[in-house]
Amino acid sequence: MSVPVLTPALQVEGVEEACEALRARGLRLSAARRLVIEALVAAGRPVRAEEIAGGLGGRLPRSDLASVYRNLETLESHGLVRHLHLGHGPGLYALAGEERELLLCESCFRYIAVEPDVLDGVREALADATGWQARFSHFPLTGLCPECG
Amino acid sequence: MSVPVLTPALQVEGVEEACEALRARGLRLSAARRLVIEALVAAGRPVRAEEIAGGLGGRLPRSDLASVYRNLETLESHGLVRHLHLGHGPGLYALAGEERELLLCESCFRYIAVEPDVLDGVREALADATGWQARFSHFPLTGLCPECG
DNA sequence: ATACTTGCAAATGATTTGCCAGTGT
DNA sequence: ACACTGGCAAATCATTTGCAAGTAT
Repeated sequence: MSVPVLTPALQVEGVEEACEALRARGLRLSAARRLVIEALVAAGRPVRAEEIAGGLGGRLPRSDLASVYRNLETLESHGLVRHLHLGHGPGLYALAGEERELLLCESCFRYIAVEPDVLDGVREALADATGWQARFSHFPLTGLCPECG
Repeated sequence: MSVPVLTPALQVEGVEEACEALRARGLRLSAARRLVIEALVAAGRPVRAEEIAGGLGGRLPRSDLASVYRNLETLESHGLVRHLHLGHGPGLYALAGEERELLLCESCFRYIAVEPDVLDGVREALADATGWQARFSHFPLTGLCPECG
């Protein structure tokens, strides 16, 4: 049981860069592992492990689901991948990169991602009231969006 | 797929009061249903469905897990029960009552519950910055607690 | 009487594990 | 070579569903 959220994230943008970072950490670059990275880059949004194994619905070769999970875990433990949760439903995976804060509406279930500085005031108010440091990039901040409020 | 979080919660404290509220809503009071209520009251904290079915480890008679889930869903849809999530792991159920805001530490995985007014400043800052209304009684606010920060 | 519930079995969805053959370095 | 990784099957965990038999009102 790891604490992937707290793993320092790398700033990874493309396939080659990610593969490079991977080898730099002494990890092997297998075909299946490269496919996971390609899928995350191609998707451009957080995706389920099953979508990766399914080759993003035909865009990429399909691969074994168990291996996908294992590779996601490996990549995550090395800071190359992160995963997050949007309410109920399966975990979602993305290449590590700039971590934006997530806001999930518990009425319409849509979510938005904002730059961290947007929530500076929130973080400050929370720290003043409770001493906690808020982080909304793994588990989103939940509430009602302006339309549903 | 319901949106239980938004169901107006009743203020239910004890077994008899809950049974009363249940009948007032035209629901039948079966033995299995009463056991669910008794388990929630006896536990005094959010519990997993399996704990209820297991009779809280011997304190109460055990019952069928599928029925427990069905009854929790029924009770929740009538505002008598609510469920929440504390990070990864199974959903937790509690009698509806005063809803306190939950703060989960993503490092040590402990959580605290605070009175809603403690977070008034946080809510205000969030509304100012994004127009969202924060709610942390179903999905907790996540971050680092003072010890882990 | 009859619509609602139960209990058991089986299905589902997400994720993990065991194992042995295959492969990256 | 040799440790690491892949693929496949099977296990696990949380939850849901089908259905015949039982029960609350």
